[in-house]
Amino acid sequence: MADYIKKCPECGGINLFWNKEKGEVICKDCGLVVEDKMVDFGQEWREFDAEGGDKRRRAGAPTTYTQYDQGLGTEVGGKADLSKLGAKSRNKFFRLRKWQYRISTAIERNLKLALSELKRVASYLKLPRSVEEESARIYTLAVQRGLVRGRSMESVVAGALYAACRRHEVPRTLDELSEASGIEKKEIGRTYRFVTRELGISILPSNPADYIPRFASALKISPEAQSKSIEILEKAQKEELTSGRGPTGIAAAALYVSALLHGEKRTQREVADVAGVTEVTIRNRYKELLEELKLDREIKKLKKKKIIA
DNA sequence: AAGACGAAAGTGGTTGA
DNA sequence: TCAACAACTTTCGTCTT
Repeated sequence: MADYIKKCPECGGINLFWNKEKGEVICKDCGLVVEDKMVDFGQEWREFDAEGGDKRRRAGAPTTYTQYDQGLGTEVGGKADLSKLGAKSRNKFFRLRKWQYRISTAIERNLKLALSELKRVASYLKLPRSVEEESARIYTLAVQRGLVRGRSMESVVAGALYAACRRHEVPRTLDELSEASGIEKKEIGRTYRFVTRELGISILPSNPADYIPRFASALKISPEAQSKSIEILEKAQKEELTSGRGPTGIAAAALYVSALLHGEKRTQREVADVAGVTEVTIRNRYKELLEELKLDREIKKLKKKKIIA
């Protein structure tokens, strides 16, 4: 893997903290998420179309242990030096190889292909290994149950990854998954729901607070304001403002308010872009937060003190 | 001129008959 | 299977800074 960033590019601090669970490197001084999707393995990640993709894709993820046969498979004739074999053994060798080809079932071939795609997407999103393993497991189960039939392999891979992210509380938005995999958002959502239902995988509704660190760092919001936004989220959950709403919208609104309260104002548009929702949604959540949590008083106070505009 | 606000109409998904 | 429904988006006009 390429050399790691030793200093925070933002504040120059060396107090970097690697949160392996969430696949993020965080600067403890300024709160910036330093290494989030900042890898470049110098390979061609783009998919050109469903057909050409398999041929043009140059490589899977650099290294990983998630292999289709758990690394236990045998490939006949990988490195054998054929010239050293007599005619008889050579025949035997070819027969064996042909045989092996026949018994490698559709499932195995599918898995081999799918897992390399999975690794590619996972590494693009910098997902931790645990999530990658989990999604590989989910995908394998899906194939064994014949759930891939009628769906594109790539979309099931994306769905499995999304499910694994949710289970491990390392949320990535559908938009991010979509960008990384080249599959449409709704398609991912659909296969995700289908696969989890068919496999009986229960997923907790994702927690808005899980999105805060990434959104905040993208917006360069101070750690203090971040904690504030998490407080706000907790209160909001008590008031039952969160159920039924999109978690990203709520996280975005909480972040918007706390930035405001800390004199680090960001425009609704900026926050909306990072969170992948519209300004309107932020406004609606924001309004609810003000009403229910009596935050408007705090804002008025700050206005008097001229801390904020 | 840019940002915030809100109304109105449209979209995609869920739910319940 | 269809219609009602809630959440969210898009679009657009108005107000504020």
